[in-house]
Amino acid sequence: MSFSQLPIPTDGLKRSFSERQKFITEDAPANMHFHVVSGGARLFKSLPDGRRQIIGFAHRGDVLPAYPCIRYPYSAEAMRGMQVSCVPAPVLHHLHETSPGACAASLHSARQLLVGMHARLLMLGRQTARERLAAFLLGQGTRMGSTELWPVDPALSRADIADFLGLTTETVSRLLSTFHREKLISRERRAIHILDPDRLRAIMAMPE
Amino acid sequence: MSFSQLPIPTDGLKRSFSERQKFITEDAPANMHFHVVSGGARLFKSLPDGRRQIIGFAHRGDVLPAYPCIRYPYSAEAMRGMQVSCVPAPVLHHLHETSPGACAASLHSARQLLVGMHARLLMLGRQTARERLAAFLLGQGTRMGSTELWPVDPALSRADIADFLGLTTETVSRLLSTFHREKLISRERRAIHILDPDRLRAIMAMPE
DNA sequence: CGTCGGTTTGAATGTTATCAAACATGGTGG
DNA sequence: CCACCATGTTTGATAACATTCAAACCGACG
Repeated sequence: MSFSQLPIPTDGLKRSFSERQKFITEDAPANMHFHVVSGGARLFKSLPDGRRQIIGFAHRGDVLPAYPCIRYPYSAEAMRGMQVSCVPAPVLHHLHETSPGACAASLHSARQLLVGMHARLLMLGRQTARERLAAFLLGQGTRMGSTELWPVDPALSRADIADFLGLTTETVSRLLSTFHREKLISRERRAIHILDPDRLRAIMAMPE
Repeated sequence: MSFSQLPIPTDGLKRSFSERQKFITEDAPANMHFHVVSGGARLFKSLPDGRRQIIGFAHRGDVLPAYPCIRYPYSAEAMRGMQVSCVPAPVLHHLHETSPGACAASLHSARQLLVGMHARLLMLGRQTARERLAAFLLGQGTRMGSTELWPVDPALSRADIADFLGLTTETVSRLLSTFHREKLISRERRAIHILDPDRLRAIMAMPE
């Protein structure tokens, strides 16, 4: 879920947000890119009746692009204390025009994101709750270039996981209990530890 | 669902595909971009047990990028007779390096696609079958910059619509019948005509 | 110690999938 | 031209999965 990582001059206006503070509102005029200096954010879209879908998470180093639209296509909210450096749209635009490397880097990361989106379309459209959660846990627990297993970020609430996977918190909670009973994971308060990645991988795409 | 539209020299190797012919296979080594000259294609991902999710459709002028991966992230199949011009990955890469405009154009369309993907995540994750189909029909029936209503492309089978929306053909068929009964659409063989776009728009995001 | 937000668990409901059959449609060859 | 077949679509009955509603539980914090 990593967003574009650019060699942007970190000299833009710095701003800080507190936990749960919303700093991008869907459909608001988009004229600023945000470069995450510290902390993390959840990006999401909502429907008029409150249903919410998390589009992705942004971490340190990621850039939340203003996109080629007049308005932001999603909302963003700090998951904890957070610092960003603001890059006005024209600045990044100018950087892209003058430095071919910068434009290529942006293109690369945009395409990287697209590939991830494809996988998520398949997940949301065609996989069962059980498969989605298994895939999510593995995605969170394994970092590229390391066989080590990390616990899932405790800053993620059940509601976050549910809104990311297109499920309800109850379903997520039930499935976590099932996984626990099957000794696939262990839980200590919010943090989740993966115990049996191989069996999780098997669940991920198998018709049970 | 429009893919990147680039001013690419159309002098690459031309290839023709017949209806249903598969010309990109997921996970196959990716070294070629395809520029659609005529016809159309469906792009999709599949699970080992045959479940399929359509990622998007490509029409005349679109470019199916090889992406920044070693392997294609999806499969592609001609929806009818089709002609493409093949652009080797290094050629486009070189074009991006030498012409900043080309790189910017690719970036722009990649981001455009991303914005579309966000909307589809929300749809697949959080909307009901009824809402998805209404949104799909409107998306197909209205072209930007025109109030005119087009019939839905008859080349799209019920299975295509279902695989795009993350539903089954039976559910799609049932809903189309319902919409027909409600006088929202009319059907003549495969083609679907929109009769009441306003009411469809209301269905799109309203909790019934 | 009591309250509050978040999590877990339970029972009932509902939406969509699955299975199965009838029904169109389009193409082919007699 | 029509009968026939293959393929795709519609409709129905049933079942499965996930949601909804509701209550108990737990931990953090004042």
